[in-house]
Amino acid sequence: MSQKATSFDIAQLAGVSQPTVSRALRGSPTVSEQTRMRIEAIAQQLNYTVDKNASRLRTQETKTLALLFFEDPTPDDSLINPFFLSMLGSITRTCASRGYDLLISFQQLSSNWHVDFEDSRKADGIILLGYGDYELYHERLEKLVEQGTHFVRWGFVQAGQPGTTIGCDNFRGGYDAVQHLIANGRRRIAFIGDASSHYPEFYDRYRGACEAQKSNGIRIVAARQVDAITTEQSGYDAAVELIRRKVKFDAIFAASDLIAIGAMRALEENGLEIPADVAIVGFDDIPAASLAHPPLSTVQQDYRRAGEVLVDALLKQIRNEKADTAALPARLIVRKSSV
Amino acid sequence: MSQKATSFDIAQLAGVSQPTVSRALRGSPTVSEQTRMRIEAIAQQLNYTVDKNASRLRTQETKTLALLFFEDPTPDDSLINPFFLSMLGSITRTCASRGYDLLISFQQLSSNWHVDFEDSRKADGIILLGYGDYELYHERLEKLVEQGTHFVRWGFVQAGQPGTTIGCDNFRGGYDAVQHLIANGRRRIAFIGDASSHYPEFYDRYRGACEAQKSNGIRIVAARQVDAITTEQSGYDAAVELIRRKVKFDAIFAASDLIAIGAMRALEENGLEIPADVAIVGFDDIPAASLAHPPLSTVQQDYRRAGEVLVDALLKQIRNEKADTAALPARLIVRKSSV
DNA sequence: TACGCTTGCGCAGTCGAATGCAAAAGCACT
DNA sequence: AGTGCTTTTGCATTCGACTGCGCAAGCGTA
Repeated sequence: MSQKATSFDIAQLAGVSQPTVSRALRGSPTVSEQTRMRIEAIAQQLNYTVDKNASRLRTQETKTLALLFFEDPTPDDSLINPFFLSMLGSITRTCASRGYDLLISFQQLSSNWHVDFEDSRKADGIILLGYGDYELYHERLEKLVEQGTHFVRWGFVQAGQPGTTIGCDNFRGGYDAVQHLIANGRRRIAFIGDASSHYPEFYDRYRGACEAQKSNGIRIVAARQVDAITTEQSGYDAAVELIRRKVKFDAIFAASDLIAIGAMRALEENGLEIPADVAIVGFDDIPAASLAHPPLSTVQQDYRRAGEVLVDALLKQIRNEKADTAALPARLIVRKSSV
Repeated sequence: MSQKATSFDIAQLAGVSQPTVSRALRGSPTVSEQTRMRIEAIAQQLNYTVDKNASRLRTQETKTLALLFFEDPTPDDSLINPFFLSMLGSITRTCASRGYDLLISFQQLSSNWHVDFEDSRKADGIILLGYGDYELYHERLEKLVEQGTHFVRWGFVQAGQPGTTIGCDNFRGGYDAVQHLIANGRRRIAFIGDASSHYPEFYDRYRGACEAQKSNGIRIVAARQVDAITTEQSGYDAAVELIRRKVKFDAIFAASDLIAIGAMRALEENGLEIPADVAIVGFDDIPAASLAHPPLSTVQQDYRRAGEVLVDALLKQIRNEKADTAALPARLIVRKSSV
């Protein structure tokens, strides 16, 4: 094929005008069945495909969404949170089934992504994914809203956020996890994960955990909470710290599975048995959770549903309908690490 | 902002013509420094960004690559091979650093992806990723070559392939893994993973494994090889089968980490200790490998480098330079499961 | 035969940026 | 003042598909 076929070529061969070709191929009812068939046959024979750039220029629609990952602490590519990778799969599939293409990009919080996609008409809307210091880009979100950019965000759900946010019910997840530990006889429950509002998702999980304890008449002991970011190493370090403090604990609720897995390693190295000495529950249900030793109980975020909801909320916005912020339910998965 | 600014708006404000604006913003030397500065200031003030679709239509260049995943056995989105997810990260980053956007898409082998991206000018080239039944799409690859589509493939490397393929040195990886087992005193080495040519990568690993045994004077016992596809369950099943056969073995070389992890679970359930009774080595070095219990020795594929090489090879093709098929070295990572 | 109505199609112009070519402006030198 | 050269700018056109509007042909009805 020396040269890509255009609608003009087809028009000429079919003995009609170029606009008729365009209409025929997009199924306009103003073209007779007969002509359409003729045109379609020729198009197929020439291996014709619509030039998307011309089409997009004219229609001002790209039928493409952009997915932006924000990475928090390290620029090391080994550390993409597995949970987000799972979401990626779901988002990709949903896009495909809705007839949209997906552009993906990893962003540093510093770069000016807010300009780069919808403004330049590479995409009709943007999906923002990533844990991270919310404050840092709060301002950017407001700018996006102001500019009328279509976007949805995965993250913690709270009233008064700019734009549409989809998240999971972190509070309830934390509550359920700890309730489960209590139901299994644990009373001294440690929490590993940032309890400040720096990581709002973690904070909600922590609040849920506290609430469960309170409603069971258990007093919260500050020393049983250790900060950690969502890496295995950080979880390990935090558990070591917990042990060093010599505060008694018979269970750990970790703010993420990666943290939990790191903590398990620390426990083991210190001769503590799971779940006999210490029960442990994580959060996310990443693939490695069920492979851990013992298999890790966790709170499952339904990434499959999440991807669908995100994409559909964004498409709603693009159609200029109102898309609501929503929290998806989280589900406790009990495995051997906690019973 | 009610309406997106165009180069005409800027031209008017700057008192120049539209083409001058276009030239100025792309740094053409034919525009005087003075005018350029004036234009740039106005552009910035209007939040102007180039309309990519117009630009692409005119230049016939998209500055975008498409990444197509092929999924082999199941359409279940939980089963994206973690190794490919790692590669995804690397590819994304490399694209970004080369100034290209990345479109991603999951494909069924049946769909007519060979038309959908470069032909419709959504992308300048295509990256194909995925294990899978090679025969099924061999024909398609030839068609791509014939049509002059720019593409690179990740997979097994062999002379006479259509197009450019980047892969890892599976044979050498298999060889090294088994050599390591032998060096640690193992003589009865089982292989789990397809040993037919259905999965060419696995087959190469198997051939490497056999070669290592032969060169140490160890006879290959057919009963010590069990087929498996690359899922944890399949690895589990295969190990159960191996045990059922009552053939003696003191080591397992698994064709992938997922298989290895499944096998470890089976060994454990049957009271076999790792590595005391059975040493085990996997392939890929997925994140879960180091989290396994005990940590899994494996052959690491350098996904980071792989992503770069893939992208750069593709860009070479796009520049109409010749891009060579290449095999990247694999590296043995020794952890506790084998020593 | 004349009128109106529907159906099918073409004309001409549009989307926004990029580019070959020519013209204008600036300068130097005779 | 006239010639030749370089630098800077504008004109006209192009990329390929989409669309508002109008025209012509076909049909039925009076």
